[in-house]
Amino acid sequence: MTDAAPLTLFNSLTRRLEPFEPVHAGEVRVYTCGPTVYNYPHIGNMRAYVFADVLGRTLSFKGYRLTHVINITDVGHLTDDADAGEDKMEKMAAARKQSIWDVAEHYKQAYWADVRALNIRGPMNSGAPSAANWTVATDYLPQMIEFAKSIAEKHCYELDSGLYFDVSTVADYGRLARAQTEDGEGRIEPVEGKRNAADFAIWRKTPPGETRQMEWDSPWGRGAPGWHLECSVMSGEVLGFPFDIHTGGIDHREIHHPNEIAQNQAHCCTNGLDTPANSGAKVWMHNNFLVERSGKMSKSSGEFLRLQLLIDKGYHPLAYRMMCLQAHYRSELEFSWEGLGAALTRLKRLVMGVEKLKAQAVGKLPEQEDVQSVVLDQFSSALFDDLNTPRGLGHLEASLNADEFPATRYANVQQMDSVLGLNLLNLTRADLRIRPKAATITEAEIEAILARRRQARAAKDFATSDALRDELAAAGVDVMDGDPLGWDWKLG
RNA sequence: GGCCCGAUGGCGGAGUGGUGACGCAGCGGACUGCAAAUCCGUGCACGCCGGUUCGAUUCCGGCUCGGGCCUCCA
Repeated sequence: MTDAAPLTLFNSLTRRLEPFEPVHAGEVRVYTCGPTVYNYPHIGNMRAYVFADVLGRTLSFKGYRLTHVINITDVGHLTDDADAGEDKMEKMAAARKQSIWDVAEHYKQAYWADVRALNIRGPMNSGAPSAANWTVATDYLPQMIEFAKSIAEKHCYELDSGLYFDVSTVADYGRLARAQTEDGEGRIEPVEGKRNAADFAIWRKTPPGETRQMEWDSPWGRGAPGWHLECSVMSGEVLGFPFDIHTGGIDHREIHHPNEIAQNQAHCCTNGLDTPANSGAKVWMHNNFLVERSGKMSKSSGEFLRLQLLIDKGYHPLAYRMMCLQAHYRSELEFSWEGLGAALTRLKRLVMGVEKLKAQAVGKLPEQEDVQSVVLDQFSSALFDDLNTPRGLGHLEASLNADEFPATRYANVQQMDSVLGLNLLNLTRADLRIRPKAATITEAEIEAILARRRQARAAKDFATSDALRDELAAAGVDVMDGDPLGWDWKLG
């Protein structure tokens, strides 16, 4: 769409803003570390995918053909250190008394429901949505074993518990994390026999006498892959090394991604694809956390914030997307219900503004192809400046009342929303009225009371009118006479 | 103990070597029987101490406070 302004992205590898140059002209290949489907995602998890979505949409907006892969981790993710921990999937399966495969399916569907609710585009294949690009770890076991075999001799060693990667065999290990070579006073027990504290499992052997629900045969015995392996394998398999951008939460910058890079270096070296400095992806991008007063969101604390909880309280899920968009992806974002309410109000007013503009613009779409829009350029500059969505939002709002033809403004909104993904062209004010789970009164009852109130008002019986309004207020309903909607739910 | 990051108005959150976006809340106005919703307008901030500079919120150093990572985590 707009190719005048250059796209600049922050690369965690160099900790710098860099002009983006695709590996292959005209197209971009992106890999996003997806969820481990052992539990429901909380809204903090989902921030990562809103971020990856905005990145993908920005690349599309820039005119690139996009191939975007998001993985689903259904094996290998441990609750603890490489050797001692339980597999998260196995643990939850035991807790739910279900097969591990059923657990994976259940939480995968839950994750996808959130993805849809947040208007996150699915994986893309050269610009078109492609279900195939949801890569599921257990679909790639043969490839993982092949990958491990390719690096085993030069870069790995075997212990009783599994096959380990020797991080000293690759150049500049941990540069992504800016880790020190000397380990300080760690708080974890080192695994017996590991050559370096940072060495990690490539393959975890099933302990003698045990049987796991998920286990496979390998040259290193029956067992399961280490969880760093899958991302190297799937990204390389689907996108080819080197590809353009690898994204994930900022926590991955310290352990998971450095290990992935080490594997990629070993693999690429072995296969003569690149120099030892090859990291698999040229650009590594990490989104910061959603935090709340009590600190980082935690699943282990039992209760955690799910998107469904927000919806149950009457917040439209896109209000949460709005909340994410209001902050830069590299900044921590403070969650509060007040903040979410603010985002919902902002979204509501924006939707109303677009509805109004749409009415003005309808049937007048042709004549402004040649108009160079200042606001659209400003918007582009903001987004191309390392995805500055907070600034972009401001330009979007300004564009509603810009000194331009309605049809031009409407076309611009369409462009901008293709990047921000708030679904502004289809969303209506009424869509944002979400019935809280705790509501007891029905919509029909509300309408009936409102009808009686209209009669009372027509008769200038304001005592009755106000009493009915109080009745509705007590039932969690706000009456809004001057508003086309007429009423709305109070937020829970 | 080691590494790293942050500190902007009531809240959230951009940005900048020289008038400090934007949103929500607040306040004023329009509308309303009164409210609410909506629309218009508007007040309020750069943690502390030094340094560099004609000039610092922005650059440098120190301090204080807060947070993250070093263990699974978006």
